[in-house]
Amino acid sequence: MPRAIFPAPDHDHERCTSTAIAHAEARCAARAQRLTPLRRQVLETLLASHNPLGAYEIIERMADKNGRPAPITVYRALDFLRDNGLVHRIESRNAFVACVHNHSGDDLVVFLICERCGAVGEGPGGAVAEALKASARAAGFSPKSPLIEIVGICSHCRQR
Amino acid sequence: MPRAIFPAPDHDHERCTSTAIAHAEARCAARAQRLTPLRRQVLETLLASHNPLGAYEIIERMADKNGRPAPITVYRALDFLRDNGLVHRIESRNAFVACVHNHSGDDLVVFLICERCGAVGEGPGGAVAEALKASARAAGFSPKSPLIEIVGICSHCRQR
DNA sequence: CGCTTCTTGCTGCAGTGCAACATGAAACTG
DNA sequence: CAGTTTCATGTTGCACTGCAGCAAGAAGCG
Repeated sequence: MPRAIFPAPDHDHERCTSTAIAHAEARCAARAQRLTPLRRQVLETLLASHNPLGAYEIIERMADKNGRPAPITVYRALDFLRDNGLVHRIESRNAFVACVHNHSGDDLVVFLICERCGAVGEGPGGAVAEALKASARAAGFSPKSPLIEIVGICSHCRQR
Repeated sequence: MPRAIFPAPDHDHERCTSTAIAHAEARCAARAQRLTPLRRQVLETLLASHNPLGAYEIIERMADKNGRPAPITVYRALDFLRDNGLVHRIESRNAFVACVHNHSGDDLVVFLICERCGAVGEGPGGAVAEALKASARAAGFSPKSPLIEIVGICSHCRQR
């Protein structure tokens, strides 16, 4: 069965997190990039939420007895994670979310943002991508990375 | 001939501006909304640029001997203009651009953003919109307003 | 070991966006 | 037309976002 776009509220989060971390390790290793403790911690924070978090929200959640990381530190980690396709930025919210798919670099991703619970699902955009790129080229435009965000109500919230 | 998606650098800007203002007046009148001098001034500032402007950039350009408007003032005018479909917000840039089309409320608009000159073209998204909404619904998601921004190189920049 | 490169920490700042409250202007109403 | 309501603008203040520029440490390499 395909992965549900919106994880059920009662899904096995333990497992879903460790899978994502393992994938991150693998990808970094493959690219000779270093998934340092700090970067891993940022990623784990995002994974623990499944919802997009603002940078300062991440800082908040990372705070512990050793104090809290400086904003720039978190932004740098986020840059790294984004460069390696492990984290997405939700532009319309100035927030970040851990990527739970395995898309390579420039794949088109459609974000479905639930305005009720704030959850973000990543839908595949294959078909749409082609239509989009075609119509962009028709306008004499050479497209690079399309960005699609859709606000609405997710299936779980709808059921209530 | 259909309106070019990217206005040519040498287009009749005088005329294109006055058309847009006239349209704004008509729309506000039709909706019993007030296009006050301040709101009109913000709209004119955006029209004068044809490129997206940040809020503080707008303030800068509106500054005159009477001083400059406070940020909140401009944001409120922008909210008004957006509510009435006269201005769009480019999420990926935290910037605003005057709308040069006549779409009604919830139409899907595709923004083509030139990374070289910063110009933003509004392409129609009809076909894409349907595909998008269909695939969102397939995920059990009830979509509202899709947002699409594509970065690339516009036709005028490409020719150089 | 010494060099280079990458990562992290620190200070500081510019831009973004709005809440809360006060004032002023316009429209409505009896 | 005075009184009320509604909307627009002004003012203060603040929280969040994002990064530049420099300094110090850690990791990899010949």
